[in-house]
Amino acid sequence: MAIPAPATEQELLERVGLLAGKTIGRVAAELELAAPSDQKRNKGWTGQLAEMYLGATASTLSEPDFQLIGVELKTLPVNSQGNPAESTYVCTLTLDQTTGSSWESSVVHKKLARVLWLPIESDQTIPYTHRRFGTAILWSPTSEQEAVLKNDWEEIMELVSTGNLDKVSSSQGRYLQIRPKAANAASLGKSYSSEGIPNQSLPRGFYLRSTFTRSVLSKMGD
Amino acid sequence: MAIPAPATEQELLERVGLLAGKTIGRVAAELELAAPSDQKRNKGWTGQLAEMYLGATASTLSEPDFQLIGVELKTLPVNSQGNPAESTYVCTLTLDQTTGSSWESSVVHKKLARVLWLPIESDQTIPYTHRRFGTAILWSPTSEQEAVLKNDWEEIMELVSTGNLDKVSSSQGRYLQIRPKAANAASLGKSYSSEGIPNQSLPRGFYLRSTFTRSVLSKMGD
DNA sequence: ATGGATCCACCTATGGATCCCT
DNA sequence: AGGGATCCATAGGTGGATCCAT
Repeated sequence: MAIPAPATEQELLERVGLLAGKTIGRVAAELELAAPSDQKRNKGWTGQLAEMYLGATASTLSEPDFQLIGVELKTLPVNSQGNPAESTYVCTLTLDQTTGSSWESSVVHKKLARVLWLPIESDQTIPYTHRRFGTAILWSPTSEQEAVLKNDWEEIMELVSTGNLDKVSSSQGRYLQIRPKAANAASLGKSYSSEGIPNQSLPRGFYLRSTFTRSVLSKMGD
Repeated sequence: MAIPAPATEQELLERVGLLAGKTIGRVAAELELAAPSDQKRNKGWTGQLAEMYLGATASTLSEPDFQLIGVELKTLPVNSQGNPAESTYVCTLTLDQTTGSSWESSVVHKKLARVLWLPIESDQTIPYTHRRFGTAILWSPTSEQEAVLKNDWEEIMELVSTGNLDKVSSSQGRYLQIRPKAANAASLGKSYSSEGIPNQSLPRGFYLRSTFTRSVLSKMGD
């Protein structure tokens, strides 16, 4: 089951077109994989299934999923109205080496520069393996979107780089927010106090609000 | 099988005294563990068995095995003449944050400040589970030993901190040497070039030469 | 006997995200 | 429906050291 990495965006789009309308169970069968019956203990399974089907190469790296062509894959769970049901995880909030960083050099910027959004039904009334993939969208932020993302990122990182992690709220940011990203609320990762003293705190990640991803999807209807 | 951590050196010595003369198989049976038949695929098993028997608490940490009393446990494989058969691993050679470090603040210094040396037969003609523990020695370096260790450490770290890791030879050092510490020769860890550029190289560790540990053991006969 | 090469267990960090309470 | 909490798989690092060719 060695699916080659797509060499061009066109190849990727052709491949992802084969997913549209297929159920998770069907795709799993094509790859000779056993799908779990639900997501409670397998939250990342859909994303990894899609990665395999599309020939993603960087599953373990801090790099775009499709390294050759610089494209990041994001599955987007949508409700019965076709709207995003959840926020979208982007990457981990790094708490060391934050000084001197800029939006342009940030991981968030790199990951969001070119994204293949792949809708997947997530209505709880549909059994997991019966849920269908939708039509994917290859996207880059408009200049307006990028301006807001940059502003959100800078407001968050201003607090983080001065050691005021505790002051960063999940309510902050129009498109981008910070939320916990950990095994549980007791998890601890490396961080620094406002005095620069190393300490530990709950690991967090950058997430895109569902109101934002909704606007990305609906743009197709314009 | 929860063996309490020793609260004093005296408690530790009493407990380790119970090991003297016992075979690995016997000790494993006391702990209700199944001993492997050899060490080829279980190189660290003896050390971990001893840790469990003695109530060590820091198996996963960069700290002395017996945190309460600041004692490090080292099993010492000895040949049929009672002499150390192998060099002794001390700790990993850290390749970042090397500037500004001193012998006094080093991990090597801390780990060797107080060591419980536990001899174990390693003659290949004795089946693994039949090998016996010997009489342990609770040791601290003499001022002469510490002076040589410090000198060895400083010569090594002078090269490392200037990015000349490649110039560090295993032949260097009277008591302390640098040798590979990795899954295999292809392993890569973080390091820095002499210009301070991050790169990767084979992970290495500090080891005590067997000529040195031999002198530690024979001191008991003086 | 030396020094380059290697082996396992266990723990943690990261990438994939959704769960679920209020 | 927002945000705090959580879940799995897998890779990689660390601590325990010995193997083995020359």
